[in-house]
Amino acid sequence: SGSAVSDLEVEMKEVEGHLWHLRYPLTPLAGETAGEHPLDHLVVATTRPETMLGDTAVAVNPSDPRYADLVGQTLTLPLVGRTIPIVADDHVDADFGTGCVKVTPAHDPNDFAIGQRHGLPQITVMAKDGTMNEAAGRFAGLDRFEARQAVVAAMEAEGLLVKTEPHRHSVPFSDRGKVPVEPLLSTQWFVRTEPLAARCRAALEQGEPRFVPERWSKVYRDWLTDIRDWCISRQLWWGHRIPAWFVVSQTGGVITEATPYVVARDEAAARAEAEAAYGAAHAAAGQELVLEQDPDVLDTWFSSGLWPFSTLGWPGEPGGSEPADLARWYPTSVLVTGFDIIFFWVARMTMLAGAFLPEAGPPFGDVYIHGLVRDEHNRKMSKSVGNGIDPLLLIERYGADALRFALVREVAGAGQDIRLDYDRKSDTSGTVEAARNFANKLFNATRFALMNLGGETPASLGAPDPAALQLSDRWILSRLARVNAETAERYNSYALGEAAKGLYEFAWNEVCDWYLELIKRRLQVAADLEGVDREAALADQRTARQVLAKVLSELLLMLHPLLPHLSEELWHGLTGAPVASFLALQPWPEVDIAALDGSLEAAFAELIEAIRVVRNLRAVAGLKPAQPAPVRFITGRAELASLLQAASADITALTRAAEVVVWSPQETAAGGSERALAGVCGELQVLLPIEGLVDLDALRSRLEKDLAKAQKEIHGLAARLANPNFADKAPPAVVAECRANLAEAEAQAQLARQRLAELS
RNA sequence: GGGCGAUUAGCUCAGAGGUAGAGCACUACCUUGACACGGUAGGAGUCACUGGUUCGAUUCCAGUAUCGCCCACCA
Repeated sequence: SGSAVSDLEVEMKEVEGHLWHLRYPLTPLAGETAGEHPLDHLVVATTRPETMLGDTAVAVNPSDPRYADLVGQTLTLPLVGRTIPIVADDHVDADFGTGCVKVTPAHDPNDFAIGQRHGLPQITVMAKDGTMNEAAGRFAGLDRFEARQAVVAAMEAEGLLVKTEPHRHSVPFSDRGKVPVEPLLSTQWFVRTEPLAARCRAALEQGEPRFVPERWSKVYRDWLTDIRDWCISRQLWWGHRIPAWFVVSQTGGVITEATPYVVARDEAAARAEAEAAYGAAHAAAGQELVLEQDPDVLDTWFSSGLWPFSTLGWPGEPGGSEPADLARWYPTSVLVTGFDIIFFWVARMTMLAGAFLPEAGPPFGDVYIHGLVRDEHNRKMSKSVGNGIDPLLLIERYGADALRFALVREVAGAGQDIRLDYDRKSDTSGTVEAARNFANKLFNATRFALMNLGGETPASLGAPDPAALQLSDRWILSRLARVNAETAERYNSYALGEAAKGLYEFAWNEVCDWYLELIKRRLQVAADLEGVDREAALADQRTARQVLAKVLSELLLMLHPLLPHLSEELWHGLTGAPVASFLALQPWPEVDIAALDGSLEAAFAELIEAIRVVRNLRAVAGLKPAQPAPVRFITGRAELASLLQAASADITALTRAAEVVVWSPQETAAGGSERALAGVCGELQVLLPIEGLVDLDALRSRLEKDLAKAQKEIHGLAARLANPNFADKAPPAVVAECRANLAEAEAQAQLARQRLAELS
């Protein structure tokens, strides 16, 4: 690549390489001849033999007794002939290999550090294009990997190759170039990071920014701790050019290490600054002052790290006040991003923002870290691997809202990654398809409303009269208020998946499955009704319309962040709002606290359960769906009885009941025995007296299932209650609930046994 | 070498200290005036393993195993 790269852009890969053991002869001491000393050489091991051409020392551990007397002596570097010292350095592990390490300060970070400690020269033997340079002597011009083979061959020819071992080790690869990178000395621009990082760490101590999920703050903090200086220059031709101008006329027209420079906003300012500093000297020498801008560009993450200012304006513009957007919007409330760029982007933004606006705190209050979409092999999707999904294919098949909803719905688990069930062969996804089906469901529910609102809108219908509300109205309004409160809380806490699931279930399982079904008969006012009956029916129709309009319009509002296009469209249809007004700009609907009614919701759940039992009995008995059958409920609980009584019209509509009768156990006994389908649900018995049409075996197995379930429950609850510790230590409410459940299960078991006995 | 996730139905995944949930797939029935991209009913799980805390653990804690990710200068 010919450019500097960041450590973050380097990927360590395990590769099968070799460890070459090379012999470096000791330089004979004065008065000795070669071979006279008992130890006339050292053996070093290396994975990159070509770098030996740049060796300037061999290091041993200072406490290694084998080499203690050799420290300070010298070796003759084979192939090159250079005399290099033997130095003692703690970095060397005496137990690895021979305990001797060749030191190449110009081509290895560790060796660089050793070189610094021992004042070793740095000999660069490789060029930026990966070939060996003139310092490599007879190997100059060879590619680095050719040079590796050539050096090994030359050492072997000289009898200095001791052995070659296979060796698995980590090699740094360039993310961009996909080839091993070479550590190389070069002059670059750096940002001193510690003062910036220290400010960020201090802010984090104060909880700024707040990471969601919280665990990512540790990743952020760790990276900002013991941070290295940041190399920000790149030798690429794209990017922001570094605003530094060299006064090349000071150094013979070329840029050297000694060339002075000025840093400024633009060339004119740079020239003014350079004139002030060097103009007089140039004039005295009769020279023209020549500037040359540094050809390097900034690291892309440096540029990206300036995002808050790129978007909102720059603080401290000369002669200007602070930009209006910056004053209004900085810091922003939330940054939404993936964990893979916490270092690259998030930390860079907080560091740079701290440099330019130290008083204002981090550039965003919250950092919401979402999961990544992974492919079917659990790999992160990336451009370079080429395992991404083209969202347009899924959008074309299922719609943009469906894709969005599916992804949001899957991110419930606190930033957990998403493995999308995407089938590459057919470009299909069950998850996205389910979201599409949901969108379709909403579309059809709204269509149903439009067909039944009589041309009115939520606004023209107004709020329903509380006194006119029916049971199902009060139920759905209570549910609406509760779902509203829950959803608001979920959005606020970034529990987006939970919000999506909650709305999905409310819309489908409650609004569509129950409420819409329950009001169908109320929305249709029979044509033959007259007088007060007609008046009452029309009033009730209006109530149903009012509730339906309110529920649906608020549902669309709550769903809007998740299904923006569809909800906007349906809302316009439902409300008749002009094209220029947007659902997106509507305030969040107020929670109707007065509508909340927990006991009503619980009672309604019992009603739903009763209806399910009836439907189940009908299915078990093999009744045709259209065939009416009488329904008898038997319960000793007065409130349940009155609920069922009050809802008998609803039950009739939803179960194809020929008639609905609610009896107490006494009334039942008085009525004598009747052949019937029977089911039990808690303390409720459900009878379908339809002699002759009964599949007795199916009914029996259904009752046996009920009995088994009740018995299992009795077993568990009784065992728990039998434990004396439970009664003593568990909260009284839990114990009471347990007793109640046991009583109910026993009642259920009893009823089931009784019915089974009657069957035989 | 450190750190972090995950392990729940055939598949993809939620969940919560008090008797296990969704979507898809599966079974049966149903073209009912919103919706077959649908409805009704149903089948399906030793919640990875081992200990601990607790009256009670699938849920909390510790360890183990497997999978995955991040960080780290051992030639």
